[in-house]
Amino acid sequence: MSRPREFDADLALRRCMEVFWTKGFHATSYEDLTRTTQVKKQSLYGVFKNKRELFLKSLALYREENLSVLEKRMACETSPVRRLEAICEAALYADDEARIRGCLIINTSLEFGNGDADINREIGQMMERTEGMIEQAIRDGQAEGAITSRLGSRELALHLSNAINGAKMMEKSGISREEILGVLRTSIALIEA
Amino acid sequence: MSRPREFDADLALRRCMEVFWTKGFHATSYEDLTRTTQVKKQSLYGVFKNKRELFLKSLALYREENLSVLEKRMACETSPVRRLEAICEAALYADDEARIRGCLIINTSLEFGNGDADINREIGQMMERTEGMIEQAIRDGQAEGAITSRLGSRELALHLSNAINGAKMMEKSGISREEILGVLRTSIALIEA
DNA sequence: CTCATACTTGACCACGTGGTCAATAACTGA
DNA sequence: TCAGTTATTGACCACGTGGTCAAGTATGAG
Repeated sequence: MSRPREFDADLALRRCMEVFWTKGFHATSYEDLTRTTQVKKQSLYGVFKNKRELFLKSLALYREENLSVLEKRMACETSPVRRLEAICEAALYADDEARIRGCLIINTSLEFGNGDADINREIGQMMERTEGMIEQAIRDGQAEGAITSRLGSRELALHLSNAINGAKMMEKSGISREEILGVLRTSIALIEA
Repeated sequence: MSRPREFDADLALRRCMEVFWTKGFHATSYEDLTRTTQVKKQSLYGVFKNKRELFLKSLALYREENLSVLEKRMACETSPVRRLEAICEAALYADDEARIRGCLIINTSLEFGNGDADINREIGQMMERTEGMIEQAIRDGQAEGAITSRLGSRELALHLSNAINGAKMMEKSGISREEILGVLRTSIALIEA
């Protein structure tokens, strides 16, 4: 019926996501996107209406991939405290290039403030779901007495989630992974019973 | 000897700082700066070489003002734990407009990553000095038994400083001040003896 | 008063931006 | 084969950017 698309839209989206991740939304130009995807502007345009839509799709892709990695990592661990440690370890990237990029969600949250409703929704989803996972692990830990019951599971979850956000920030400033992980381990150690 | 300057350079710098604070470095244009300062581009240029230098000066101004406020607030408090609380309260802005702007240092750190040496130095100074203040309060607290000695003062200081950074991030996303302060109070409660 | 000096002003510039357009090419159902 | 549909391509556009320039102007030292 019509001429078939010559490029893989999913792959192109992934490449775009990586550029946004590295440079941020405003700083990436169409030139950047066309260069790394090898897809001309108008073709990209045909699939994703404009830069903003492309970015929103990138955010969603990042979120889903990140959360699925997180879920897998947690499923491997049996003890609640180990699960919390696994979340912290998964939150921080291992290779240096990724570490300097930091977390796309955090970067975006800072870049946009709370001005953009669609962006906010995307970020909120990511936060809520990770907070939920943390809270579940904490509840389990409290049930078996490994984690303090002096404070409620939600408060403790917010405390840890906040610490992770701080760590994701620090990640970008070139501090070593071990140093940052040490801070997070302290934050975990403080909530153990 | 020569024609005197017609505008107040310090005041202009303060206004520029506020624009950078609100919009970030890249997003503020010369047009923004000339509009809010009422000083023409070339005149601003005469005092501060270019946008970048102006930004560095703005960062330094922000840092000094922030730290001096922090020091004053701490001096009012006698108990170490209260001093920690004061730091947390001072870290979060009270009026809504400032809250949405967040912290200029954090914003800058995220915007630049660790690419720019001068920027890094500026940020590092701010971080180190606040960390130092926190660590001192913690040492005092440990000495009088109000704060746990299970962990070292430096580790605890990093934990709290990291939590404050996370809070400064959250601040921008429109969450209520009380809610964020609650998280920080948890982080303090966890290190009490 | 004169003149060197530094400030002021608005016009100007090359460049990169996100986005648009029209011509062309490839494919398929009829 | 051919007509209809969609993808591709590169030229194009108006605009905003950081930065520069040259002409004019207020000041105070000599």
